[in-house]
Amino acid sequence: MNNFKIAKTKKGFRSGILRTSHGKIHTPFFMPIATRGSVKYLHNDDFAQLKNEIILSNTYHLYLKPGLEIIKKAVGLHKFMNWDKPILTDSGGYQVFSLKKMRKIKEEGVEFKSTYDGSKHFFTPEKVMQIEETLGSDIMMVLDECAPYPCDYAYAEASSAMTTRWAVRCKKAKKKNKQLLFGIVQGSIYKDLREKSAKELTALNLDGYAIGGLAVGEPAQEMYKTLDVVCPLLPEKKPRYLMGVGQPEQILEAVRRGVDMFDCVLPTRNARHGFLYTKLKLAKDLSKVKYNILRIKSAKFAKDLKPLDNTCSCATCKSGYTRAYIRHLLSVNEPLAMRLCTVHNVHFYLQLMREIRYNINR
RNA sequence: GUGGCCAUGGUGAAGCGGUUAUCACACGACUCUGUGGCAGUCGUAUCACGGGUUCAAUUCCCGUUGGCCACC
Repeated sequence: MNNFKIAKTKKGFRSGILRTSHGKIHTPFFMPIATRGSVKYLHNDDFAQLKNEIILSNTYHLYLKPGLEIIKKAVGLHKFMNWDKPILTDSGGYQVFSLKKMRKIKEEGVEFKSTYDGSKHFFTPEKVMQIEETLGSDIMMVLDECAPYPCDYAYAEASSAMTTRWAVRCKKAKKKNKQLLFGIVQGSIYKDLREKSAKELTALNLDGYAIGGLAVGEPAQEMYKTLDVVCPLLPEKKPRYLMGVGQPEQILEAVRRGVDMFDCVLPTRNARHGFLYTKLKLAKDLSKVKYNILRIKSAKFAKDLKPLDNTCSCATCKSGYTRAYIRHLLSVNEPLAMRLCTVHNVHFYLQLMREIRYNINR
C-alpha cells in the first residue's frame, strides 16, 4: 500500500498527498519545528488559524526532557502535547552536528552528553527506533551523522557509509507498525558519495528519503547541485525531504527539483529576533519568489501604527496589532511579541507552500 | 557658610604622565537553515568647563560649574 500519491507534476515540481496515521498532508509542505514538544510560543488556537498539517519534533531533546516514561504514560507524544495531527521526529542526527563538542561517534552509535546536566547517553540506531516508537511519531527519521561543511572527502565517505549502515540497522530494528521510516542521504558536496548514498538507501525500500547534510554553511549553489545529483536517483513514488532548509527561495528551488517536504528554524527563530518576512510574491510560473524583510526592532518603526504587512492575512496582521506596538513589546521582552511574530512568520512560510501547491495544481 | 570626596559613551563602572581610553548593560547595523528565548560580528566618548605644569595631561595643580557626605 502506498501512502504517497502525486496528483500533479509540472516541470519537475510535484504536488500530492502524504497519508499518515494522523491524517493526510498536502505536498509540498513545510513543517514548523517543535523541538521540545512545542512550536515556541504557539498555542493550538494559533495552529487552528495557521492550518499547518504537521509539525516536527526531536528525539534527542524529548528523550532527555521530559523523558520517555511520562510520554509513555500519556500514550504517546500526540496526546502528551495535545496535537492530533501528524508529527515527524528527527533522530538526533542533527545534534551530532550541532552539539559536536558534547558527543563521540562510534560505529555502534553516538554518545551524547546531556545539554541539561552533563549525563551521558548512548544513542544507537536501535535505541533511536525504540524512542521514536515510544514517541509514536508518524514519520521517524533514521539515526544519521550530519557532517559539517567544509568536510574532506575521506571523512564524508566514512561518515555517509556509516549513516547507511545505521539506516540498515534502523530498518531491521523497526517494528511492524504504521509509523513511516525515512532514510537520510549524506555525502557532503561530493557527487559520487551522494550517488552511492542515494542508491544504497533506495535499495532498502524505506517509506521516504531525506537529503541531509545541507544548509550547514555551504553556498546555495552547492546545495542546488547536490539536489540535482540526488533527486533523480530517489524513487519517484516516495516522498523527498530536504532537511533544515531553508530560505524561501531555497525552498522554491528545491521544489523545482522535486522535493516534497521541508523544515527550518528560520521562521520561528527569526520571529523571536524581530526578523519578519513580508510582501510574499510568488511568480505564477513558479520562476521566482520575492519578499521583504522587516526588522521590526529598528528605530524607524517606533511610531509606525501600520500592521506588519498589509498584504498578509495572518492573525497578527489582521487583528490590529501595529508595528510600533510589536516593536515595543519586543524591546521590553514581552512574550506576546514572540507569539505575534511567530504566528506571522509561520503563516508566511505556510502561505508560500500553499501558493506553490496552488500554482503546481493550477 | 566651612571641610572632604567625586565628575570618563545613553546608563553604571574601570583606567593611567605616552593605550587604538577598557568592561557590562542599553542603543544602532548585520549574521543565524533537521532550534538552548542562544550566540556572534561591527558601530557609538572632542574623558564637565576654563587655565596652568610638562616634550607629552583623561591622568598632576589652580579656578568655575554641578553632585554626594560631614560639621556649623
